[in-house]
Amino acid sequence: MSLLTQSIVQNHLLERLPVSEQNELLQHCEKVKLTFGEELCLPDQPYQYLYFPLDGFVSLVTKVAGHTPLEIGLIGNEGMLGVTLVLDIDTVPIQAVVQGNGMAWRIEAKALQQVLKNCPQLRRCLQQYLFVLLQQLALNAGCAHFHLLEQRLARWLLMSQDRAHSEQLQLTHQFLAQMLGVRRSGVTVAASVMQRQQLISYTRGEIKILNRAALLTQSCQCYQLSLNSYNAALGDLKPTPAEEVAPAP
Amino acid sequence: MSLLTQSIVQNHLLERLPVSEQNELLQHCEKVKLTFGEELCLPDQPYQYLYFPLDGFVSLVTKVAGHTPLEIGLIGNEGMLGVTLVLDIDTVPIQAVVQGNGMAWRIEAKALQQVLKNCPQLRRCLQQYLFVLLQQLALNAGCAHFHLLEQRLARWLLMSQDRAHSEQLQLTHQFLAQMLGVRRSGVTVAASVMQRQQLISYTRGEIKILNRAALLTQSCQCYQLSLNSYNAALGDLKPTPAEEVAPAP
DNA sequence: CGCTGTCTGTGCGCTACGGCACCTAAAGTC
DNA sequence: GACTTTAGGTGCCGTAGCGCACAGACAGCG
Repeated sequence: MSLLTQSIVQNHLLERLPVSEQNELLQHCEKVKLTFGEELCLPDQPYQYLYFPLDGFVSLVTKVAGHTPLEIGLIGNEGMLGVTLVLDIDTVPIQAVVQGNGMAWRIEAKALQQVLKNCPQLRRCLQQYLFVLLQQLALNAGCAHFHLLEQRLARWLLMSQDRAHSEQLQLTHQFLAQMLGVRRSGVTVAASVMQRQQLISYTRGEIKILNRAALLTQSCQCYQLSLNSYNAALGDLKPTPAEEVAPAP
Repeated sequence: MSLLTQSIVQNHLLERLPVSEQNELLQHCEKVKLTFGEELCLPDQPYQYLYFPLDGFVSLVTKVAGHTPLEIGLIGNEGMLGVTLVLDIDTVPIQAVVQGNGMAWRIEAKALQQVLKNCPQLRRCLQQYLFVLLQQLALNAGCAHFHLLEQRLARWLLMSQDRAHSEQLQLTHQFLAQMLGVRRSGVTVAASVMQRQQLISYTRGEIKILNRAALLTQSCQCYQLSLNSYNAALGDLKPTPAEEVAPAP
C-alpha cells in the first residue's frame, strides 16, 4: 500500500507512477505546510526543495522592474514545482510564490536527482509535465495580453478553486491584483460585479465561489484550453467531469 | 574540418558541440531557405523537421481566438526550433512562423532522436537552451503585459537585427503589429516617431536600423535581460561585445 | 474602549491603445 | 498608361485600465 493513501487529496503526477517508484520517491519526501506568500523558489538560485502540492498551490510569477509581479503559471496537485530539474539543471528559472495555504510533499533537489536515476516513469512524467507547462506559459501570455480583467479574474478563481479543492479561497483583492498584473481597485470593481451577480461572495480576504457554472461562462476560454492541454499530455484523470466547453459570445 | 565552416553565420548551439557530434548531426541535416511567413511547426501536431537557424529566424507565437497571433519568443542562430524534442515528446507545443528570410539547417525529427542517443553534449546543450527558452517566455509575458509599444518595438527591432545579422530587415508595419499584438496603425505611429528621431528608416516593408545605440536606450530592459539569461545558461559567445546596459530613466 | 492597520468601495482625470475609416503613394499587373 | 493591390499616414472617438486619493468598515490589540 502506498504512502500516498495517507492523504485525501493526492498529487496527480505521483498517482501516475507505479507504486514502487512512488515509494522510492516518498521515502525522501516530507509533508510540509505551504503558507500564503512564501517564496519557494528564487530565480537564478539553485533549487533547494521541490514540491508536489496536495491542497496547497503555488504561482509562477515574472517580475518586471517597476511593476507588481505577474502570474504566468499556477501549480497545484495536478503538477509540481521545480520540474525543470529533469533538464539536469539545478537553477530556478522562474520565481514561485505560495498562493493557497495547504500541504505539499517536499523533496530535496539532490534527493530527487538521485531518485530520477532509478525511476524512468517519474522522469517521463516530469518531462510530460514540463511540456504542459510550456504550453501553459504560452497560453497565459496571450491571455494576459488580450483578455479583459473580468474574464481573467473568473478564470483565475476557477483555477484556484480546482487546486484548493474548496470553494472557499483566502485571497485579498490586493493579492489578486498583483497576480493579474492590474490595480487593486480594478479587481475590487470586477469582483463587486461578480458579487452582485451572485457568482461569488467575499469579506476581508475570504472569497467564496457561489456559482461555478456561471463563472465558467464569464471566464475566457483559456480555462478550458488549459485543462485540455493538460489532459492531452497527461491523460484524463477527470478532476471535474462533464464540465463542457461554454464558448463565449 | 567541420561542415559548419561552409557557412559564414554559424549556429551557436552547434558551435558549442565537439566536432565529432557536429558531424554526426550535420550528416542528417540539409540546408534550407526559410521564407517569411512560412509556418514551420503547427501546434499539437508531431514535429516533422527541426531547425537550427543561421541567418534566418523564427517567431514562437501564441494564438488567442479572435486576436492576431502574439509573439512570445524569437529564435535565430543563437538557438533552435524544436528543442522540446529533448523531452522525448514529439508533439509541437508552440506554433512557429518564419519571421526573417534566411538559411537554416534542417533535420528530421526522427533523425534527431537517433542522433541524440550518441551525442550527450548535444542533449546537454538542448536542455540548457530549453531552460533559457522557459526564462524568455516568462520575460516576454511580462514585457508584453507592462511595457509600452514603443519600447517593445525598439526591443523587437534589436532582437531581429541580432538574428538577421543585418541592419536591413524585411518587415511591414502590419507584420510588426501582429507580432507585438497591437494595431497596425499603432506601429505606424511608433515607427514614424523613431524615423523622425533618425533611429530607423523604412519604405514599404524595408526597415533599416540607423542608430542602434539609441534604439537600445529606447527599448525596455528586457532586451538586455534576455541576453543575460542566455549568456548565463549557455556561456558568453559575445555576439555583440561591449554593449553595456543602459538603464532606462 | 479607542487606536491602528488592513481590506474594500468609489470617484476623477489621464493615457495607451482599440476600432474604424479614409487617404496617399509606391509597386505590381495587364 | 490605366488599374489594382499593398504599405503606410492620419484622424476620431471609444474604453480598459492606471495613478491617485479618500472614505468607510471590520479586525486585532493594548
